[in-house]
Amino acid sequence: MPSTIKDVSIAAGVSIATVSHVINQTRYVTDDVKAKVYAAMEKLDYNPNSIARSLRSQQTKTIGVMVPSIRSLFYSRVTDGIEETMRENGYHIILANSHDDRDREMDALRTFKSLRIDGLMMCPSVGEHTYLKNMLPASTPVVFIDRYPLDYEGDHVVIDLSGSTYDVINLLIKKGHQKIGMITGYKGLSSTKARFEGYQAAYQDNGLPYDEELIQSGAYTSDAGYENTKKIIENTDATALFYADDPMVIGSLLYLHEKKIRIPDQISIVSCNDYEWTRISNPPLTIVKKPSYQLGIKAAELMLDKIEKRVEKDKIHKFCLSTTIVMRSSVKDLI
Amino acid sequence: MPSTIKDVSIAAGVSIATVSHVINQTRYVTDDVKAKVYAAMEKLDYNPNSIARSLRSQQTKTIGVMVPSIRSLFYSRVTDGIEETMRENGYHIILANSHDDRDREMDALRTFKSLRIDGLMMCPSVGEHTYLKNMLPASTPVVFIDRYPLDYEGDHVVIDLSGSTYDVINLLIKKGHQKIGMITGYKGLSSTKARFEGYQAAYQDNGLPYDEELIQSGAYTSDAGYENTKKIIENTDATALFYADDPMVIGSLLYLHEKKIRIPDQISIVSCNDYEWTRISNPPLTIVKKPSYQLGIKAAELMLDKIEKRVEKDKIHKFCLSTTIVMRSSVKDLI
DNA sequence: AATTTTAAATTAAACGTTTACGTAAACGAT
DNA sequence: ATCGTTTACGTAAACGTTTAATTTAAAATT
Repeated sequence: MPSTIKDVSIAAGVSIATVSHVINQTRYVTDDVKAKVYAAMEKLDYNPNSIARSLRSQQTKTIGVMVPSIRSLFYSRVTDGIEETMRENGYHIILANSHDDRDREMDALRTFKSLRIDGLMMCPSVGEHTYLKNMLPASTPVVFIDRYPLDYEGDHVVIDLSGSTYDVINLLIKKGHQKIGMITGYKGLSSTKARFEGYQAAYQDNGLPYDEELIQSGAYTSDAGYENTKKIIENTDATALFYADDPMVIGSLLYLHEKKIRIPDQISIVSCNDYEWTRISNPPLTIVKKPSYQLGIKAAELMLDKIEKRVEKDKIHKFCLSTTIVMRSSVKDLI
Repeated sequence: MPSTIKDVSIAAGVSIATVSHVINQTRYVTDDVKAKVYAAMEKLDYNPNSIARSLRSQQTKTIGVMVPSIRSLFYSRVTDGIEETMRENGYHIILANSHDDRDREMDALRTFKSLRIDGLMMCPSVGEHTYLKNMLPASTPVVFIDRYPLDYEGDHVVIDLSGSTYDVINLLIKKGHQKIGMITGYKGLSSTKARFEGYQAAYQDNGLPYDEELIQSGAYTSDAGYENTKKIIENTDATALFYADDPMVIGSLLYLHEKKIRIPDQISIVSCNDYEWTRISNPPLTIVKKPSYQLGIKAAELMLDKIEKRVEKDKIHKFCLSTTIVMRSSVKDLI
């Protein structure tokens, strides 16, 4: 059995309160008493019981982190950034995967509630999220990451997908592409919506019409990438493709390779994220680099600010991180 | 403020004990009392405080999971398997990254200890791990994942790296390769050791000598992959390369592309894991598929068995999951 | 010398559960 | 009628902390 604060107090010949104050530096204690306490702690290999501490102090130093899937390259980096920042600040994280499923999501939320998390960082799935209002105590800060609910105003830090999509589409148009396919994620997500907006704005600003069939939404899987590429290729005369996430690219490339469609000769490709493999794929991919790790850090910092009340309570805090385009050989200049 | 069991007991007009027993189904309660309790719980939106529960029951339903880095494709899948299995069984996981650094590792362990985790699942870094004996209560089960400490007998579930390396090297030898480079991870890891053994056994069984310089150890990064490939190419006349992990492959391919060394014409390549991108890389890679997700599940199951004492206490439980080779176009037949 | 102020440590009451123990009522058997 | 037994529930003591309220001792003031 691990030793308790009581054991330490007896060994040091002082009261429990004094030991607690020494540990937490929460009131003045003379140096020799301090020394005795430290010696006793050392001797007994004392390690504070954070469960008891949490029960009493009503804070758990725990942050609930919910992402669609931890095995995603993007979200694992976001999580890495969160974990790192939280750890440095004395918090730890409880991980849950929603798998973009509302039931799973609510399930995890119930667990989080039961665990009395000090803060929730979540990437919401499709659908209503007003239930969050009643789910957690009003005092529990919430930060949405990468996506935010469309029916619920809340603090969030996301990637500037509207802007980056605009930039990519605009770039492709300037290079002479007129029919640009986009394979994006689920409809009903803030991220997908932003991509639509960027896409449309770019077409509009260039005075070009676009075909509805050029945009395909669906799961973040290589299968969906394969199928959606097939649809676009079969139904349109797209000369370029832009993707929301990397599994889609992989499926898409599998289709294109299968059909012996040459990149970038017959079709140009732009992907998302800067995962290393895009440098050695066939061909190396032009990408828009999303600051995933930085998103995690920024969101964690916002969360810490909210917990420590360093931030206005009645304001909605929104952060939108910008991307950079990395040119490689998967895009052809048509002019 | 969330409502407590006391609120429920008052609302239902019964004692706290009865409410607790209803919740936990730990003793017979008449149906109408049960109904009153459920009604009160519903009305008050009662959600048990797991902190209080943990303090009293001395179990936290929490598993500490430590991996080198959650952003690794391999470990994120392992973690996914663990999370899934644990969640299904009412446990949740606390995540920590060791970054293959002993200080970070011990730091995380201290946090875990403080959190009174019910079990530890860790992938140990290089170096002594006897300190684990004193770190956690003797009753806390430990399962090592993917690697195990070389100085400490403990339950573990790992991948059969010795066997898979043997198979790959043997296969390459049968295809006429005599000088096979291997780029592996840190020396002093059980995994690296296993790979050495498999490599040597394959050479020995085929009656071939091998060059020390063919095997390069180092970090699991693309930089290390680049550098180690350079070393092997410059110092040996290797006709094939085998890698421990995918970041290394990427660095290696960058080097080979840079030097315009054609794959598989001039050099054959075999990588690890079945990450989707290996299907669309240039060229598509022959790989040995490691069951990462399954490793997570198996390890979690072992942990649950240990927690529930469904497993012999004084026996060391070792599981070694086997791999499969997926042939693609990065290997050339020299015969 | 008596009183007030200050400093340093102690006491004890929470925090929200679980659970060993206790009890009251109902029932059968003698 | 009395006495165990059983059934169904209640009481209260933990679990290991934090912290408000209090005490004690020493120092400063009158």
